[in-house]
Amino acid sequence: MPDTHPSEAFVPNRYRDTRCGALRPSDVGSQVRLAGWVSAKRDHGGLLFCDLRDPAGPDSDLPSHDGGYLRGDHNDRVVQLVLHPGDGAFETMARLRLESAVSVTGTVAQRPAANVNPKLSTGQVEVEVSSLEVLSSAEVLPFSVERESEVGDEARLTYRYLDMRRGPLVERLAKRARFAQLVRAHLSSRGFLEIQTPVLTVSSPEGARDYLVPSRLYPGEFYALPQAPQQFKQLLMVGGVERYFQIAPCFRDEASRADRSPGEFYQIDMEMAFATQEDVFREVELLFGHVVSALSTKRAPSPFPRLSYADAIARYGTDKPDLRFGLEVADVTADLGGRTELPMFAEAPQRGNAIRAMLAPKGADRSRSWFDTFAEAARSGGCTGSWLQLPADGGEWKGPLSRKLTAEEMGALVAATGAGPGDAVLTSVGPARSASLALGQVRSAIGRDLGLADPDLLAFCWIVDFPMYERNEETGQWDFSHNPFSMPQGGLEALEAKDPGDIVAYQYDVVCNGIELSSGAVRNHLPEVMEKAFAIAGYSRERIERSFPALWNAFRYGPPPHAGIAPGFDRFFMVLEDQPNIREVIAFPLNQAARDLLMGAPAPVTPGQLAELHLQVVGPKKP
RNA sequence: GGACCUGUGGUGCAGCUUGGAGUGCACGCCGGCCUGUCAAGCCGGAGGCCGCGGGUUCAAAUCCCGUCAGGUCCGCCA
Repeated sequence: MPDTHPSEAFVPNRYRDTRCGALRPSDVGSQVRLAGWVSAKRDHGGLLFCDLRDPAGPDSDLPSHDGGYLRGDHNDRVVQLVLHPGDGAFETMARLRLESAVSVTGTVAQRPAANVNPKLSTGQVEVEVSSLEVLSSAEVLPFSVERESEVGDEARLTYRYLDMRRGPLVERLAKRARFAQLVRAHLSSRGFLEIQTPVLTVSSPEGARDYLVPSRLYPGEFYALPQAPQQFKQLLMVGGVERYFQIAPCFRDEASRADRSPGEFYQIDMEMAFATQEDVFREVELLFGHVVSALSTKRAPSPFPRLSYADAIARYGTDKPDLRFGLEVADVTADLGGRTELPMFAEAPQRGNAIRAMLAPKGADRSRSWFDTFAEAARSGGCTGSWLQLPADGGEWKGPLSRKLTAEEMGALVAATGAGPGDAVLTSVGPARSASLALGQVRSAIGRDLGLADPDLLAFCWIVDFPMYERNEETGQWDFSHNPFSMPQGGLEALEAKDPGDIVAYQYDVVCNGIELSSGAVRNHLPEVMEKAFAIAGYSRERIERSFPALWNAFRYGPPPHAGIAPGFDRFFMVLEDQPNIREVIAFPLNQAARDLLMGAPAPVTPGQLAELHLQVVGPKKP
């Protein structure tokens, strides 16, 4: 923890001897030199007001925690300058464009009571300017920095520095800096060693597409940027590091989403030796609890509830349920299967199908097209969707099911879902997993539509017992469903005895408010178990050795059992800040097509550069 | 790899459904007036390849096809 408040680090220089936002009535009468941007001008002809704005910096009025707040709010950063005609300063300021950088000398004056501006921290005073120095003048801006008007993403990214001057973005970056400090301080205090791992490494055969870096010294050979420091952290465990962490850059050449930055992102990468799943859970809950209590006013119930992957799918129709609201998928296979005339339900058991049902609150008045959309989504998952509407006035039940089911059967549906007048019941029939997934999609949509989620809640949960393998639909082979280095539950015996589809791994996710924050596992540190695990996925021993030589070799020399996790740093912060898009928490993000609109990356290079790297471009665009 | 939404003076939008003169709003910009504003105000003005290309039509910002750009989603992300 710092000994001084960051505001005390301010050192007067030729540009300024105090911050604009720091002026208070106690400064009245003193001569000050200020520097900043011309934030607004109000020219009355015979009198000119100017709001001078500081860069975002520490605020002496706010308490310092772990490195201090940054003052990002516009109203805390400006002071009003007063200029009178006759001196050169007035004429110069009158001509100067907004966002020019200036340094002024003047006297702090008390504002008349009627002219106090309560919105500004400095609103009780103003500065009578005696001299003005233009440090740099601004051209007409591509968009307004001052106003809080909406600006399109494209313009914001192209002029990211101007977007930052608007304030909120820098405020978030300041909070992100504090987030990083909290993580570092906390994990260090828990015995985790912060270690950097290489950024230039080797391509890994598993996972996402790699970013490659051609080697100049070795024609035809490439480095790869790490998708995650997965193997390095495991090697650290073998090397005798008891606990490791790193706010690690990760690079994946995959399509982006609103919550997924293209190209690069950061993970709080953690790993612990001689540790179990429980040890990881405890450390993560401590870390998250610490960070949330410091940075958020929201409640984060702890310990985090745990759901098996199978239960999450069955009850919420997703492996990343939003637990800020209830609304669960009910299994009514036993209630309706084989007991009704309706073939879809009647034949379900013998076809191996499940019947799932879910309440649609206030669904009685939903449009036909809303239900059709659900039915279509169910159909695309190989299921049949149908519904029952219960009018609010207690009138006759409607919807396709009302014409096919007996009163008793409909009663079973209503009882299982807890539907009442004004609600609807949705049903989905098909393979158990698909039937639940179809309802899971609607569950999210309903939650959004009706605002069911408690806005003051960070509903963390653990999803545990992920399946080790999943069947590849195209090849019929077994693929690793997650991390191939995860320890299968039951070890070698399970691998030998069980059907691969029934094997679960010590593999877990942290989910918060419907967003996957993190994935981790107890690692498979036993070569013989690894060999068998990979064999099921079609890997020979030679291929493991070739693909992961460092790990394979290291595990011959007494690797400790170890486990870890890697919470997404940007994504976690995005959820903390309630931001709808991950770009909002990144200083210089790529756009959704992985282009840097500010710097112009990616870009062609010269033929000379290509030649030096032994590369030839054969694609449609040649430099 | 696929689907959808958007593209209109510098910025943000309306106009498009039902084709009829670049028609409108807010901000910005330029000029003028103005001594207490704080998103200052008032008056005046400039600024448009309606993303681009093609088609339909007497006539296209508007309808159709293609393309480019931005965004959202599916696939993908061990």
